[in-house]
Amino acid sequence: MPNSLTKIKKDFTEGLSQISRFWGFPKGMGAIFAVLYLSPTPLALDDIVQETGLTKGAISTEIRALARMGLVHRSTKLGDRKDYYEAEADFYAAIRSILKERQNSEFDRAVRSVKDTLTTMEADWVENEEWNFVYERVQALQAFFDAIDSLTKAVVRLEKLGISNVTKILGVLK
Amino acid sequence: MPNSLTKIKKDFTEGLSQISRFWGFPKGMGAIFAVLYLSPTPLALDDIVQETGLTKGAISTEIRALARMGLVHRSTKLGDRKDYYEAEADFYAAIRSILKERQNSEFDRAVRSVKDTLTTMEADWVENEEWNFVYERVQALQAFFDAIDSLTKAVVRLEKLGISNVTKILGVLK
DNA sequence: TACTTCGTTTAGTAATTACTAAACATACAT
DNA sequence: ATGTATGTTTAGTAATTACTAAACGAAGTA
Repeated sequence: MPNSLTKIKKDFTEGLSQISRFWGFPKGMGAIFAVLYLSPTPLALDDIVQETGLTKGAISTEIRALARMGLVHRSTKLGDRKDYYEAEADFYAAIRSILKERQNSEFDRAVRSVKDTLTTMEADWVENEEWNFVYERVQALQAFFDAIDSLTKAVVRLEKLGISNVTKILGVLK
Repeated sequence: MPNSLTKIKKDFTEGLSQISRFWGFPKGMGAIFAVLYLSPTPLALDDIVQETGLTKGAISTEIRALARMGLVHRSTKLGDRKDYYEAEADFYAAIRSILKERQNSEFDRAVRSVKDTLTTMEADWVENEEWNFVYERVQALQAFFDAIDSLTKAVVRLEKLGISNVTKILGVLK
């Protein structure tokens, strides 16, 4: 007896849910994405309710987050008031999109606060051993963040971060 | 009046706490790391209790997680039963260490489940349009994960992932 | 041996986060 | 206008996670 498609979809969806949770997103988000990703046609909100067992409300808010990250796209059909959603199937595009999104996030705010610490210290400089030590450490962290930042910006700027670029990077690292 | 070091440390610690939370770790974890990172000398558990306001218990468990990730190192002094901790100051080393750790994690288990889906489908093959579609999509995701996996493995293998390597990568991406 | 000094574990609580159910808003159709 | 089919917001609940307090254990010391 062959495994039914529904079973396969369910397993896959569960897997993506766990991955989602692992990265700190709600597991429902992974599930929603999975359902869309495996659907040949765009789905309406109520279809997703059906497939995931979540409520409209939950899906409404979480799918907006997904859209903001560029992981799903919303579309409409003429003469049909429903919104339809489909998954972004190009994961490299998705990565770039997520990174772009992150640039205006809480994370960035926190990173900026490190920079602020630094300038504060420079303004009211005190010459002693501990001060120096702390300053150097904060500075090192700042430099690290800057490097990461350049990297993400470079990735975002690429029109196409595909497998070929990954291969290129692998070449450099070797 | 110059900003006191204690104030600066507190701000910095708060910043790292937020960053920690952003990445899905407890904020206490960021705080612990921050305190260690700004300390010129290794600190004992009770010192960290002092500086963070957390309890021994919390710190005990969270610092073990940090150690597992290679973000802090535990050491002892002869004739002193206390454990001392210090922060890993080389963030590139820390990244490699974290990636290494992740390879045996929940994440990997979930990723493997995608692979399993694939082999299940191959075993009980059904020839129809939807089946084909689903198979292709799952396969694409798998390929993506493989690429990511190669990348992280390459990074882990480097003895030294320093700023120079980051620069090299930036060059390739340009 | 009993007494200290440390780290760990555990059981319970506080805080946070994900989700539901239902009210609400909007826009179209009659 | 009134009704109907949609998506959104909101107020409350369930589930999860981070943490505390206190018991415990281990290992040294008197």
